[in-house]
Amino acid sequence: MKDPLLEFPGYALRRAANAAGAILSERLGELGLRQADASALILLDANPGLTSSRLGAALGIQRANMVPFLNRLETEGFVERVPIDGRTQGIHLTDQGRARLTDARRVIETFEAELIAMVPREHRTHLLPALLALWK
Amino acid sequence: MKDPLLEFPGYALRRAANAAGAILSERLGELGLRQADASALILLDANPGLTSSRLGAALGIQRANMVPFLNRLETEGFVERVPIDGRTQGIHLTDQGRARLTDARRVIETFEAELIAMVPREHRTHLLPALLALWK
DNA sequence: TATTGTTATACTCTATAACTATA
DNA sequence: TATAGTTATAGAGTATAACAATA
Repeated sequence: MKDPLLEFPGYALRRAANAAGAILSERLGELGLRQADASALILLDANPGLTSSRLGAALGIQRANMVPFLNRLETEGFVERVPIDGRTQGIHLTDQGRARLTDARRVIETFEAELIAMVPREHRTHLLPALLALWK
Repeated sequence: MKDPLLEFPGYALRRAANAAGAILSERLGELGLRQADASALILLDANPGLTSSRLGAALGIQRANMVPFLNRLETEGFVERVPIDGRTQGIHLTDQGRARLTDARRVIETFEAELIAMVPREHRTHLLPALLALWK
């Protein structure tokens, strides 16, 4: 069967992201985490006290969608909100959040290593810079 | 602000795919098409008479989700179902479907050219083979 | 007046289980 | 018995508009 779609980098990008995302989601799911959860934990660990808006901007999640997102992370005990002034709150990891992050890192680092190993050696070092150029 | 996520190809893959997908979706939307619609039209043009199951397998869409998908394409007059035997139908483009495909191709080819142009020259030829290795 | 956080809502995409009619 | 198509449903992700409280 002919597949003219294979010539399109944009199409391959979408399919590759979906395939990789499905694998990572399944593995993080065993930790009770979604991809965005793990990304948030990593970002908050490196930047304690980020506001919801700034965290959302970094993750590509809109303010309005950050509310139920952070509510869930707070309910599960991974983050806490600490008031900065009357309208702004800094988000901080809890001890439980840091513990779960340790597990998540193991999963992610294994996943990323497997992912890059799937790429033929001659293309391997080009993948990350090429992808970053597409959105950064 | 530190962003440790930028070291992860898997994360960059997801963000790049989302960014690129948002642009393409908006442009195809002006033609009344979604990304999967355009992919289906291209695939059906190259392979007339594909069954729903085989088309879905090629597009990475599950059988159950093909039903409302093809119903919509049929309602909009882009495809028709031609019975093969009592339980199987071949999907074919209509004249209207082929006409819309012509417009979609223009949009997609422009988009793909812009996308690849965003990648620094030294990485450019590596992107497609690297992405195909991740899901093909 | 602009910004932060919020509420409500809706649409798309994807996933699963179960049913039917037919091969 | 296996397969093609279908139905129903639920979960995730994402988008917009509008509001209150505060800077």
